[in-house]
Amino acid sequence: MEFKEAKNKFVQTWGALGSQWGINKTMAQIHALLMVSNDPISMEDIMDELQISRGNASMNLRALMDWGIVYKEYKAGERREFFTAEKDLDELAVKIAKERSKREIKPALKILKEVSTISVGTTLEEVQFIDQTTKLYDFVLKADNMLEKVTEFKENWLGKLVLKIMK
Amino acid sequence: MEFKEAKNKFVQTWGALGSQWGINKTMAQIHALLMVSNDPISMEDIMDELQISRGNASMNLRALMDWGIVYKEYKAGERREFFTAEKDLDELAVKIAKERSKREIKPALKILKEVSTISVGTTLEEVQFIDQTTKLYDFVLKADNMLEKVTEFKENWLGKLVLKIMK
DNA sequence: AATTACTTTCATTTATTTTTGAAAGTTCAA
DNA sequence: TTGAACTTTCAAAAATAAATGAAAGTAATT
Repeated sequence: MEFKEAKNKFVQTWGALGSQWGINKTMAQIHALLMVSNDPISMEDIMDELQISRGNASMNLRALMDWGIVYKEYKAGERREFFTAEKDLDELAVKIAKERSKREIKPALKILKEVSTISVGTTLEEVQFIDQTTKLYDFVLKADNMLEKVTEFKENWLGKLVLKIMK
Repeated sequence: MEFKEAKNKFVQTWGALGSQWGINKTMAQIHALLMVSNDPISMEDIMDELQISRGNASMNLRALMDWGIVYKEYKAGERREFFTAEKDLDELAVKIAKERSKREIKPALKILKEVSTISVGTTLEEVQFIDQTTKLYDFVLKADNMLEKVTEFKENWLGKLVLKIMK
């Protein structure tokens, strides 16, 4: 396998993976492309390499920047904007974890709390509902707290965590 | 908020959450419905409660069983099939983690290994590619191993893990 | 203040995913 | 072996999500 082929395979795979994760294909592909490029890339080049339209590139770059995992860069004497990806993997994981917690876990917790604290009668069905949603709330809350703790390690948290768990 | 409303809210929310996670809405809703029901439910009742077609119910129940988080049950003297969800949350999390590892992480690792071990020239671009994909491979491998370790704790792994990390 | 070099927006189109429902399949009982 | 009770399959339809591209926007340059 030669370089160009490998790069393409990587970008394609990352894109396919993204869609399994609720992130759209193009967004994941752009990210992949930036991840393996040493230099900042212009929008034109991204469009070119991924064969996508200007609008598509613009919107997905914006989304990646909203996630805080891609940055704009300006080059002296260039009017165009260039883009780079967060390449530090610990940092990347922390940002993704935080964003997902904010967007998905926190709202879910809110609903779980709401529905698990209603006052109900004594039918088996109702009691079971409260019981199960309460357990779910506790579980998700614990998981979210853990995520927060983990991201506080700041540096090489994954490595440290693996060590802790192994022991 | 009364019981029926709460139950509905829970099912809807879980469904919406599912779609952010690459699981389809109906699948997540069926799972939610089964999660908070003490008794096994027939396909007819699921169709009824979620207002979905027979085909849809059948296919998504099958998918949930493939994930190993919903089971078929037979009632004596009943020809119909009934369904229940895995209600133990530790068990549920372990099953989901294992399935996702198998479906997503393992294939990604395979590709990462492939592309990170090609032999290339010495251009900065090529060296950077190998470097970054190798790091990615190591990171994902470590994360996957951690997931495996965690699921080996068997019981109340999340609780134990939280304790370990807090210290 | 007009032109050039770019980026963003968004209505429309295109592609993808999900759902439907009827036909085919299965299983049991008479 | 026929029919009743149920489940699965799958082609077509519907719903949803993503991509396009041209017009509008922005900002630097002449």
